[in-house]
Amino acid sequence: MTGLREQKRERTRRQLVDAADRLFRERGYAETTVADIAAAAGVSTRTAFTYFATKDDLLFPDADERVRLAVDALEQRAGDDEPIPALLRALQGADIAVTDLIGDRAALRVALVEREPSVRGHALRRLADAQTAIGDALHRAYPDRYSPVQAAALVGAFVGAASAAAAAVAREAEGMTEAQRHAALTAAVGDALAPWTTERT
Amino acid sequence: MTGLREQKRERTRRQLVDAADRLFRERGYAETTVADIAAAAGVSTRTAFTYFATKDDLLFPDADERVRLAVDALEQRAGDDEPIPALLRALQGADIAVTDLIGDRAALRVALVEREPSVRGHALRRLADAQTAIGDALHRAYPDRYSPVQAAALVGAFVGAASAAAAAVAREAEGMTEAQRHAALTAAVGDALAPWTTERT
DNA sequence: TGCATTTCTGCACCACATGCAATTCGTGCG
DNA sequence: CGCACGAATTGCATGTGGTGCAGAAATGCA
Repeated sequence: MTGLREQKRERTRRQLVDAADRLFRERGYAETTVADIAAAAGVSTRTAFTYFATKDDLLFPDADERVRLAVDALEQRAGDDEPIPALLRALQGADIAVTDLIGDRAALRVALVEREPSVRGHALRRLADAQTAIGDALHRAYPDRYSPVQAAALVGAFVGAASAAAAAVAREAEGMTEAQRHAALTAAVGDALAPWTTERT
Repeated sequence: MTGLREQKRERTRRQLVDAADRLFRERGYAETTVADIAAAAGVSTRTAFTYFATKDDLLFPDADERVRLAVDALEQRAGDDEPIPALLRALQGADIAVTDLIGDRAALRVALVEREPSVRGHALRRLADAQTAIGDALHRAYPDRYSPVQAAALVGAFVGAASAAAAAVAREAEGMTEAQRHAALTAAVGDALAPWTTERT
């Protein structure tokens, strides 16, 4: 029962995101005003702000969805698995912000996260929020193994290692294919987390 | 040879920070304008912006200094020590942003980091910058033991664990003394990093 | 078609932030 | 001591992000 209203809403939302994406590429982020984006999407400036609360939000249209997926995945794994692999799998589905290296949109995001302070702050905020959400989920999934503080610390270590590695990989891997990047990232994270899963060589 | 000019500059800088601190407490962050702070410090609004580029900066007047100290400490330790304890000591001197739990100013900062999105982004940005700076320093200090990616991942894990633990401790430890908080924080971080330093129990 | 409700829009408004030119103020020199 | 140079301060204009509000338009429903 998708009403006309709902369809239209989804349509203008996409138009806004697409217009923002295009204009950011053409003119740069700082040089593009929200009014420009709204005009390009055929909508008033005021309306653009009802769809996306801030200019930065136009760059992260679907982040909440991803975190929710990761938390769900982690909670389903629950007890029938070791926590670290479960985390790995959960986070693979939730590569937000710095960790997100796939697709064209992501490339633009990564570039802007480095250049624009406001976007950088926005992305880091999302990452931190995701981190605490996943930490809580981990504690709920393995209540007797991890206290809230321990869970938070473990997820913090994991996310910290992952995003640091992702940033380093992104910096040094200009011409790589998507698959190669993913492999390098996974290898680096696995390497950093080796002490948790295996014996030190 | 501290000229009158230098003295005055340092004095108004302090007045700005103090006025901001006081007004933020009295009226709240969002309700205080930079113009208010400037007026309270006896200076024009325009001048306030030459001392601090953004409103958020008024809350973190000395962060750069701390990072520099931590990097220096890490580089001096260089080869004559194990990296993890060196990191621990270096980071103890550089408890920025979320990790910073000591003193009145810090309490205000922690509260605002949780409440105000803009401040939150600002603090996280500083933390991330510090993280990469320390990662680079670690790689330079132990070149054959850690590649740039490995160093970044290790520091990322460390900082991630530390700030996650700090946030959890701050959340749950309302009536603790400063010493108790420090102990709880150190214990949590040590616990999270145990796999790197000792055998798993 | 006609009514109720949601959505869009224009308008006024405020605060953050920056650039520029005029002015004031500290500093060093003759 | 006074003067000239450079640095800091200031006011002013401007642009942009973001919000509240009230009326107009579009949509769902009978």
